[in-house]
Amino acid sequence: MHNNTVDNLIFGCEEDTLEIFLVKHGQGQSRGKWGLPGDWLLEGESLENAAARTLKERTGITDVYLEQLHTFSDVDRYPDERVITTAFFALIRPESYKTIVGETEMEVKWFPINKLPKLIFDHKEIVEKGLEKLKHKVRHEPIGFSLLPKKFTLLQLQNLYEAILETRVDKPNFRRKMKKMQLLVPLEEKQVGVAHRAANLYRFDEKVYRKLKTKGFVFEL
Amino acid sequence: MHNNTVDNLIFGCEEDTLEIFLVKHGQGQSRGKWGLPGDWLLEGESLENAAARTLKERTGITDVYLEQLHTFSDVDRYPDERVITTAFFALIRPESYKTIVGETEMEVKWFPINKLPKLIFDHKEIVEKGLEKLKHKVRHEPIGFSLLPKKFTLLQLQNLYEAILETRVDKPNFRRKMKKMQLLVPLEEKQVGVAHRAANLYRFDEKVYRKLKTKGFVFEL
DNA sequence: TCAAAAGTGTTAACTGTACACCCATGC
DNA sequence: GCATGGGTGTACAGTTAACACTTTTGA
Repeated sequence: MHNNTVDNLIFGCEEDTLEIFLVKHGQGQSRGKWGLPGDWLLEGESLENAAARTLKERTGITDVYLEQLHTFSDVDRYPDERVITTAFFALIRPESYKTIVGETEMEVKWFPINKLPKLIFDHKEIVEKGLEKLKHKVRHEPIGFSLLPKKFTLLQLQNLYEAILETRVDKPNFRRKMKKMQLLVPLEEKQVGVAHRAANLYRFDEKVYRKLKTKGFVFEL
Repeated sequence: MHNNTVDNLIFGCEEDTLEIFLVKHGQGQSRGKWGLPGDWLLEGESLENAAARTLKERTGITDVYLEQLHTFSDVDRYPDERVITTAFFALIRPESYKTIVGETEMEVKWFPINKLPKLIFDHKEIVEKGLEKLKHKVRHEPIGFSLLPKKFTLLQLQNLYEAILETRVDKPNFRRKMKKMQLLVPLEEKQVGVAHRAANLYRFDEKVYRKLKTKGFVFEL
């Protein structure tokens, strides 16, 4: 018999920076230290349920891309007793940032991915595993869109990819590639309040993607 | 507090056919039914340890590609009590087939992937998830080699890919692509006893792959 | 007018794909 | 000789990568 928990690795994107959501523990021996938001697995729920419940309790967010990442089970990963944790990763839009209602007894904060504080237990390892998966997945599936606002410009999209993959890409070629996939719907709407030519806004077309996928289409880069 | 188990999804390849290794349960309410070889997680071991231990106990095999697949936690996936299982997947070579020492009270057998018997619990779901992962992984990482004998011909390799991906590929183009990656070492050795021109044998060069990977090389198809 | 980013066009190099073909071997 | 698979060559189409260029806008 063992103790099982879930931990959520929540990615967000603000100002072309990839960020993750952390909570500062308010009690126990990890008091005052930052870690991933997590909770115990309850009797009547699956790990997936528990992850979604935890996300909702801690942030108020309900409708997101949430996927199982890995189960961490080293015998001594947790002090004193043995705890097995299943990590999930979630991608959320900037619009959701403001919906977050802080916990009563926990401080919560977004951290840029390259400015993380020291984390409790093996949470650093979890973050690294998640980052690796994100980098891989973002190239082979159109999940990057889940980190952007519903309406976005091609440059925002490009910046996001550059932030996640830590590379630079050629603007004209990137635009062409994206447009050719037919997954972006150009909106009758432009950026406002920018000190340069306003860019067209686009949205991701989930339906078209699902349709293409059944025909064997695979998203790449 | 919950019960945790591991289940191993063991892939093999015999005569151009992808197969998985199953055991027939000898006791309990699942007696007489086929399922994945698994066991309880013990106190002093990680899930990875448990999976390797189970593999060794059931087949005698120790040195294989073994990776965590997914953790299955539906509340009613197991009859009577709640059991959470973490599935692993393993790829083994034909040479290892003969090392398998049957259990005293369990019948064991390899099944071609498209001729599986009815499986206990949610093991069918586990197999499907594993197959999906195998199909994906085999295209993006050179793990297919782990299913072949140490020395293999290019046609064997091609047949393997065709079996896993359920497609046909052009022979000349496949050969060229593989050779260009520099991951195959041609051996001073040929097939024997075949009723046609003997093919050259190759082995996979793990070292070169690791070296190339650090330089940003990514295996594709 | 300038800076900043939007957006278009044009090349050359490289890859993927299809298919024609010759080679070696056992029966 | 013929069936079977080993193995090479080639040529076109399509894609990628690099970069020069014009356009629009607010300050």
